[in-house]
Amino acid sequence: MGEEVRITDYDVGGDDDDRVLEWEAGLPTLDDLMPLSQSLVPPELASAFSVMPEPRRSMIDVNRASQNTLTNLRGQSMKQPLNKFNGFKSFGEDKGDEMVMEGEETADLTGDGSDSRKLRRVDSGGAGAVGGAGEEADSALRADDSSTRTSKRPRLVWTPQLHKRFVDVVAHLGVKNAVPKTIMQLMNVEGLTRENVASHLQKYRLYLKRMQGLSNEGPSSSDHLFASTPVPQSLHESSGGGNGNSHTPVPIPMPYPPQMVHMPYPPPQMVPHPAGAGGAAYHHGFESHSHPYNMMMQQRDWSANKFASVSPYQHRMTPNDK
DNA sequence: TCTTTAATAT
DNA sequence: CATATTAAAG
Repeated sequence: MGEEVRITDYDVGGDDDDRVLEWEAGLPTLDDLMPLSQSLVPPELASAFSVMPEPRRSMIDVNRASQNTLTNLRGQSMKQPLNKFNGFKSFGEDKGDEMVMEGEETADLTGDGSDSRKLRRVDSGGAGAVGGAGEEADSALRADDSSTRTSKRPRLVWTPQLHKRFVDVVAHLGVKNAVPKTIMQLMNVEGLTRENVASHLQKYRLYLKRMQGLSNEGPSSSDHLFASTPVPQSLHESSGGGNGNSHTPVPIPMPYPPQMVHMPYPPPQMVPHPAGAGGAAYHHGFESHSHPYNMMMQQRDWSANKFASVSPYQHRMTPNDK
């Protein structure tokens, strides 16, 4: 940890990319970002897991990756759906994806394949009909292969990143308007269902209640995820607006006015951690080597995101959105 | 085997 | 949509 990398020298959003500008509004400042050249896995930790630390990433690599990112970004931004938020579901395919994480985690170190980004979520209908760009047939996710249809989704894992997003949305919505459906929509995480959110919301509310009761006193011991989350003081009135809306129960704050309040949740994807990629992170089923270091890896926000390697499932169009 | 956490049922 | 219950993961 030492050197810093400036990636600001690219004239992003120079002219046409409105979305890029919107993203920036929601993105952390440069100071919050971990330098891309910095290794994600500390050597000590790596050795503890008997994994070889990441090869080496020079500034050149980082810069090149950044260029690629921007290039892909521009390439993608040809179409502008009405809904800017959902529009990002089409991030499935990048051509020359050669992002920061060059093929290295593919290296199966311990042989058991504990990590590496084979995380992914199964889709009830998309039986391997995805991008097709060399995807391994990963069928271990289904508890029961009975049928492609009527398959239950794998258990969702609420990674810190996911939870962060959840909390942010809830906070910005205000506890009043924070209902599962709205939350799900605003989070805009591919593959996340309303039930997922509802269940988590329930737990979250329980947590809040507990915290209220015992205003001081640290969190129990299981609230690791919830702890240290900037929960709204208690209630945030409908942030919908500052506009003249004096009531707005909660119908549909999603007319997505020209400009969002202050949280244009940009890209629907999580961090490069082996627990969540693209959309929601599901338990892989086997070898649950879930790293207890999830928390450590937790970068602030989705800052360390790459714009690539989103879930290949772009063909997810249901009236419910999702 | 017990606890935590997400899924499902009411 | 909220809560209670059941099931799974850790």
